[in-house]
Amino acid sequence: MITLDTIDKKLIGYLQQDAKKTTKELSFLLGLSNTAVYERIKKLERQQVITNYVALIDKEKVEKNFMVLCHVKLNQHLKKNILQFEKEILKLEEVLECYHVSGDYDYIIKVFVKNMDAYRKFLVEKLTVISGIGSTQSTFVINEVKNTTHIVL
Amino acid sequence: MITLDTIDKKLIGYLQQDAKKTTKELSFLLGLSNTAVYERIKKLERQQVITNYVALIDKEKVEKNFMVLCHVKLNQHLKKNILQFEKEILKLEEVLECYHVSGDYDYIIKVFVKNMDAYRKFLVEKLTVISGIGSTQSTFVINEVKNTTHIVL
DNA sequence: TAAGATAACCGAATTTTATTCAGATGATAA
DNA sequence: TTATCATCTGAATAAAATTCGGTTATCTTA
Repeated sequence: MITLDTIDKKLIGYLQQDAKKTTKELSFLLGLSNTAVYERIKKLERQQVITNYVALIDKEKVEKNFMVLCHVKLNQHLKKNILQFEKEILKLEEVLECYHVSGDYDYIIKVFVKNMDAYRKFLVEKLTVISGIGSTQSTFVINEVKNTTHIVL
Repeated sequence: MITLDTIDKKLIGYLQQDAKKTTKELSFLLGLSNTAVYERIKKLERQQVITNYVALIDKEKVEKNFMVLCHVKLNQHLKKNILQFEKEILKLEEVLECYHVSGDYDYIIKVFVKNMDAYRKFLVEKLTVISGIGSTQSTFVINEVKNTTHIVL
C-alpha cells in the first residue's frame, strides 16, 4: 500500500505542472534538501506513482486540432468482438483515448486529425473496417474549454 | 508559419514519449550533434510547438481512478450562461477536460474522482450548482482501453 | 551566377544539474 | 532500552545542459 504525505502530494503537484523543475527549485519550494527531494522523486518513480514524463505539444501548431468524440456500438457483445475491437483501436494513432463505457454505446473514443476530410477518411478506412462494429456516432468538438493532465491530490 | 522537417517530427515524437531523454541520447537517435538537437528543442519551445513538460501519474495509485464523462446541457444558450459555465468549469479540479460540442448536448466534461460517492458529491455540490445548467447525463467508464498524450506527426 | 545573409551545424569549454556518498536524526517496534 | 528503518543533511562526484567560436549549407537577390 502506498501512502503519500503532504510533501509527496505537493511534489507530485509541481511535477505534474512542470516536469523540468530542478531538484534545487523543488527543494526550495518544499523546504527540504536537494537529496531529500531527489530520493522522494525516485521513490515515487519506483512505486510507479509517477509513470512517465512527457512533452506536450500544441495541436494547432502541428495541425491535428480537429477533435471528434466518437461513440461506438458493437454488433454483439461477444468476447471475440470486444477483444478484436480493443486490439485494433490500440493500433490507430489517430485515437488518443478509448473508454469502455456504460450507457447506450459501448465505447467512446477521442480522435485527433487534421480536418473533416481526414476524419472521413479515418472513419471509412480505419474505424468502420474493424470487424464487429455495429454503429458509430460522431460528436464534433467546437471548442476545447479545458484540457489538463494535472490531477489534484 | 511553422514548418517541421522529418527530424523535428521524430524529435517531437521522442519527447512526447519520454521528456527525460537526454540530448546525448537524442543526438544518437537522430544522427545529429548535441548542439544541433539542443537548438532544435529550444526552437520548438520558443515556437510553442512544445508547450510544456509534465509528469504523468497512475490514477489508481492515487485513488482518482473513478472516471465519468458527463454530458451537460445549458438552460438557454445565452452568452452569459456560456461564459459563466466555462469560467466555473475551469475552477473545478475534478474536471480535467471540457469540450464544447455539437449534438444533443452542449458540453462533455471528463471527471476524475475517487469513487461513486465522491462523484455524487461533485455532482450535487459543485457541478449542478453552476447557474445556467439545464441537465446532465453521466456516462461511467468501465475500463480505460487506451490513454495516450502522444500525437503522431 | 556570385555575394551576402541566414539558418543549421559541429566540437570543445563551461555551467548547472543529477546522482552518489558518509553520516546524522527521528520514529517504530521488539 | 536498543536495534532497525526511513528520512534527512551537506559535501563530493558524475553527468547533463548550455554557451561559445567557428564552419557548412541553404536561400535570396543583385
